[in-house]
Amino acid sequence: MTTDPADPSTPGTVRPGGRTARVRAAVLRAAEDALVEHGFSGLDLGDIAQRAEVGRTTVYRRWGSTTALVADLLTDMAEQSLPRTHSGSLAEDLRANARLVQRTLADPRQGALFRAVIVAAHCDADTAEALRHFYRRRVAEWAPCVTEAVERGELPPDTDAPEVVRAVSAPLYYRMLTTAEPLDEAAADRAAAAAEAAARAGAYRSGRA
Amino acid sequence: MTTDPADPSTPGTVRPGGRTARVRAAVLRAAEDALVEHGFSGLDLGDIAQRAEVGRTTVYRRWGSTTALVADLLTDMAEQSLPRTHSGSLAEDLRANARLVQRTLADPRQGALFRAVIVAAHCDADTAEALRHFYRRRVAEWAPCVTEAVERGELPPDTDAPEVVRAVSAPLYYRMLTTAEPLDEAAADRAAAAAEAAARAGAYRSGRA
DNA sequence: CCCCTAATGGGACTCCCGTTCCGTTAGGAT
DNA sequence: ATCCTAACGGAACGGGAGTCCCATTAGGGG
Repeated sequence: MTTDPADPSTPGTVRPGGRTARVRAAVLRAAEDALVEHGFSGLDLGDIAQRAEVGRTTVYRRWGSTTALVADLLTDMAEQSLPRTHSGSLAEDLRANARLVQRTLADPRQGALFRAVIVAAHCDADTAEALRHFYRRRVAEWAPCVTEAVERGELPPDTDAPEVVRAVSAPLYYRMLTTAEPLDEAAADRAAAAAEAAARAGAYRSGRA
Repeated sequence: MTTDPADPSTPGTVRPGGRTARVRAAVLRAAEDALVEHGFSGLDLGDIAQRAEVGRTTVYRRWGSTTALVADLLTDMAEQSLPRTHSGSLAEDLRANARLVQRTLADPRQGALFRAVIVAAHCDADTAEALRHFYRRRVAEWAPCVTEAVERGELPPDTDAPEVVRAVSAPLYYRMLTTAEPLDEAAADRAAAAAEAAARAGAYRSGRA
């Protein structure tokens, strides 16, 4: 126990400089590629080190486990936020959101990445929290289109905006899990329409029950 | 315990007699316990063999991989079907379904088992198909309460009954994945109410789009 | 009741993941 | 420009998961 490499208790001695940042970026990109190709269960830290042209020891020391690496990747992904649409119509905005989710999940690369990340989140508590943080960001980005609809009088005043946004994604994720049918635009449009109809009927009023 | 003497689900059972069936039942029960305790990623076939009081070699030979074992477990689970309610009211039936799903996912044992099984399905194509078969069974059990509502004139004639049933479960599974909030009865009731409202509005008409 | 063989079980072997040790490199502060 | 040390990288080590071999057990047909 001579030198503790990853000790957070010594704040002044952190060195987040050029090389460290470069290594992190290379490893995260390599991890993304590996997740897409082999899924989370087939993740091999040695393979990732080779792809990133970095020593195996470095990967094991800095992240320690596959779940911790994915958690870090999720933190990185959460910071890249996509701007939402502003069509001025609730139906249009929800449909745009649904199609964005559908296109993401149906895309070979993005879809595989999300499935792998979901698996990782199911395997570790910290990774699960990182995934929840990612979704909080995404939901917060789209929630305003619901609150604006409330202000226009299209929806009940006490509508739970984040819940409506989640209601758009939910059937798409569930469909991916339970059926082999492809996630097409029709499915996306139906998800958006169902969420809108339920919201108009007051199913998402935050008065709870 | 179900000692099925003529079980077609086990591959290569030329001799499906007493011992073989006994071993299968013991291993599946042990696998269930192990999945609940350690999750899919922590699954160890050697540990399962010990729990089942069976040789390691037997488990490796008959199932070969953790995903194949989970697929067999899912086949077994699909055969135990729970009867649905018959309240005569669409709202009541959907709410009963939502609460059944909610109670299952919120239960420490059942919930952990489902999460583990979902992970396994994400890791292997055959296991995914076994999981889809399981959900087809569950959905088919509850779909009649929607078709009966259609016949009573409560819903549009071309309503896609299985889609309505899936719409009840979807938000509960999505909530489990993306938030840390507990799955309570309020969430179940809201899921049922939203699905019903969307169905009444014609969002699940099979006319497609 | 007896025999044949499918199925099981123990133990040794192999391979690879993760760890540890220690020398080398490169930030960044002075 | 120089030094200090955090961070990196190669190499050897240990342990455990999965495989192989062969002796043993027990269905179930005759």
